[in-house]
This record gives sequence, C-alpha cells and structure tokens, in this order.
Amino acid sequence: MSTVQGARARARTEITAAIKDEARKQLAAEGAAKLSLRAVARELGMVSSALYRYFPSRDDLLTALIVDAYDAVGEAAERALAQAAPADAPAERWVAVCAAVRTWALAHPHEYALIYGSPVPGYTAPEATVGPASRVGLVLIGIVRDAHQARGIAVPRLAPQLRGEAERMAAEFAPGLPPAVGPALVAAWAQLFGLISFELFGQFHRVVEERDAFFAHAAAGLAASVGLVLPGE
Amino acid sequence: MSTVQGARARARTEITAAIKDEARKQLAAEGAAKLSLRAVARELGMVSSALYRYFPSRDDLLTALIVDAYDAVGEAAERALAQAAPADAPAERWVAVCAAVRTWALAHPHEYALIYGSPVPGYTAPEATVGPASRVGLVLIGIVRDAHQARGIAVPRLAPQLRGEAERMAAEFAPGLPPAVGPALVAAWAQLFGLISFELFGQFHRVVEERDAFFAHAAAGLAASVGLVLPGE
DNA sequence: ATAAATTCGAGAGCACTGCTCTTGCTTTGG
DNA sequence: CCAAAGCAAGAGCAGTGCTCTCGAATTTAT
Repeated sequence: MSTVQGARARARTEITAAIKDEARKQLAAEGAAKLSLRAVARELGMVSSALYRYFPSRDDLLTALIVDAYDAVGEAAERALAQAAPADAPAERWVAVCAAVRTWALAHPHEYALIYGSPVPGYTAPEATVGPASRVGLVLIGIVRDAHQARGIAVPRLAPQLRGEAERMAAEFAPGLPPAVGPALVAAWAQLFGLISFELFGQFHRVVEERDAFFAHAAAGLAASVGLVLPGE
Repeated sequence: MSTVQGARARARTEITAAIKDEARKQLAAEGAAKLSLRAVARELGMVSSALYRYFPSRDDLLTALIVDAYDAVGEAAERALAQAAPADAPAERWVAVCAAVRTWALAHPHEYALIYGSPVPGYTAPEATVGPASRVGLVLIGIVRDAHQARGIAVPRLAPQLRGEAERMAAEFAPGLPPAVGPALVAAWAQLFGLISFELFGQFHRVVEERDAFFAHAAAGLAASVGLVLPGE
C-alpha cells in the first residue's frame, strides 16, 4: 500500500534513511559509544532538536541500527547458503554459512559489537529485534533439516534430564528433527558467535595466528556436533 | 617492600581503593556506559578534578576494573577446580569449572560484559589485561593436561592445514599435550564464553528455558570436544 | 629545624552530550 | 480557504570528561 506518497511522507522516509545512514557511518567509524545525535544532525545540516521528529531518543536510533545489523548478517548467511553448490555436503554448507557470518563480522566490527556485544541500551532487547535476530539461526536449522531429510544425520547424544527441554525446542523451531538436535543446534549457534566474538574482541591476540584455518576447523567441529558428517567419513 | 608507608602513601592507596570500590558499585548498578567520574567523586565527597590525581582518565579507571574483573572470574574458576573432589573424573572437573565461570557471570553481569562484551575503551585491550585474562584458560588447560598424564585423553581430530598452528599452540601453552589438543582447547574456550554471553545478553530469551541443565549439557559437550571422556563410556 | 620540592584538593571553566520547550513556518486534508 | 497537523530552528537545562590555576599540606633535602 501507498507506493505513491505525498511530498511530506516521501521526505520523511528519505530523511529517516539519511539519518540512519549517517548514524551507521559514525557507528562504523567510532563505535556505538561515540555515536552522537548532535554530530549526526550537524553532518546532515540540521539542528539536533529536529532529529527528534524522526527518532524519539538516541536509544531508538540505536535500536533501528540493531535491527538493520541483524538483517544484514542474516542476509549474509542466507546468501552464503543460496550460493553454495547444491551438490555440497551439508557440513560444507554449514561451514560456508559460518564463514559468511564471520566475514560479515570482520567487515562490520562495530555493527557486530552492537548486536552480539554487551547490549548497551537497557537490559532486554526491544521486541522489534527478535525477528531479525533469528535469521542466522534459521539458516543453520535449515541446513540440518535438509541433511536429515536427505541423507540422514548422526543424532547427537542427549543428557536424560534435558529430554523435556529438547522436545520443546524441537517442536518449537525444528519440527521433524530428532529432539536431541535441538539443544545441539542451540549450543552450536551460541558457540559460533563465541568464536567470532573472541576473534573480533581481541581475545585471540597472540593465541590464534592462522585465523581463517582455525575458524574453518572449529566450524567443522560445530557441524559435527549437530550431526552433520563430512563426505569422507 | 614498603609494607609500612608514610601517611601520604597510605592515604593514596586507600583512596585509590575507595574510588575503585565506588566505581564498581556504580558499574554493577547501571553498567559501564553510565559509569560517571563525577558521580563517583560526588559519592566519595570530593570534587571531580581531584579524582584525576588517581586515575588519569575514565578509560584508565575502566581498565583497572577490567583487570579486577578478569582476576575475579579467574579466581572463581581456580576455586572451583580446587574444591572439586580429587577423585572426580576430568570431565566432571571441566564442567564444574565452566559452571563456576557461568555462575560468576550471572552474579556480575555488568562486570562480565565489561570484559567479554564489546571492548568499550579503544579497540585493543591494554597490555595490563593480558595476564589476568588468561587465568580461566590456564585452568582449563590444566585439567586436560592432568587427564592426559593420568588416564589419557581421546586425541581430537585435526585438519591437516592446521598442523603447524597446532604445534605452535601446543608448544606455547600446552607443552606435553598432543598438538591436536591446542586448537580444540582454544575453540572450546571461546565457545564456553559464547554460551555464557548468549545467555547473559538475552539471546536465549524464549529459546532456552532450563538453562542450568542446558549449560551443563553443553559444557559436557565441550569437555568431550577436547578429549575428556566421561567415566561411563 | 628550616627551606625547597612535590603532592593534593578545590574551584572555575571549556566543549560536548541527550533532551525539552517554545516559536514561527509549511504542508495537508476537509 | 482555513484550521489542523507536521516540521525546523533556537534557546536552554542538566549532565559529562577533562584542563588549568591556585593555595594548602606534606614530604624531602639541606
């Protein structure tokens, strides 16, 4: 609806986009802590109070950038999956998606820190972020589901006291997969970002040198942990 | 040396400690972003400029808190290892240490975010933080080394192109262990904090419900990934 | 013990921040 | 055509990190 808008509405969407673009530029340059509403307004040739017509507060601007960042990394993951050769083994597609997420993170460190570092505004993420935030996870789930339906997977081990939780997880976002895959997938998902965060936040300084190879190896280990097996095994 | 100090030096160390304590209190209450030098000074009954006699900038105060936080989480890990029953299987001690780190993180979320969230001051961590930052990793290495010398471990798989890197890692901080353990340990170390960060930063919201059991299960998986085997296997 | 050197706390001040409120101007819809 | 709503601008408030200067206190050297 409303592909043709009045002059005012059109200006509003354009200015909103310009504000987000300039804010993203400052975010990439200096980090979230130094993102200043006044500097954004100054760069856009307007006065700071005018900016509040578009974003009610600095945190709301940051939230908009968070949503965009989730969408960007999610799209990177989805593109990596789409570009993978259809004949590739599931484990190879898993590693390709992980590598794409890492590549995006290395290219956009401050945006990555915004979404997977400490949550800077408030303590709980706004509701608008939950959808975009799950895109990477959905891609990973899809790989395992396809593998399970095609050639089958090696069902991970499951602690007995986690049986109920695993069944809930599987029913909720991995229907059709063995329950034990649920916790394994969630753990691998979190662990993937542990690897990326440690590399990006400097914990691998003087610890990991050949980072590409190390990450590929670790990502392959994650694939194995969710039941994906490499061709030669 | 100099256990007895002049009145001035004694006052200096006391005031420095008081500043750090008050700063830690504000950090715990509101987070690093809202830690204010002026508020700390106000609470201590001094004027803000006086505080610069003790810390040359806000970032230096934060760095001091970072070092303390690394020491605190490292000590928590070391205590958990020391308190574990000596007859415990290595995998059980591994899980106990991981659980201790998680418990500390849940009890001190803002301090955890300070060290394992996005690095807020500058981009590379100050040199003074590298020592304390490695304490948790050293504990984990020690468990695997003890297990290897006692009952032996299941040597992890190793990608061929990571051979050289693995030998360097083993020589540098895991002498005596099979090279393949090096990358596996580093990966497990990073993945452990991925699990904790996701839980703490809200990514597990509506995803993981029984968090204690889930974490224990995932930590046992990490133990297995570095070659520690549970007794009943 | 006295003089010099150093350390310290206080205050004023600068440049900056997020945010609010009021004042006119422009676009919109009846 | 005109009232209503949306909008940019400016002034202003409370707060921030940080610098500089100036007396007072303490340490050190003579």
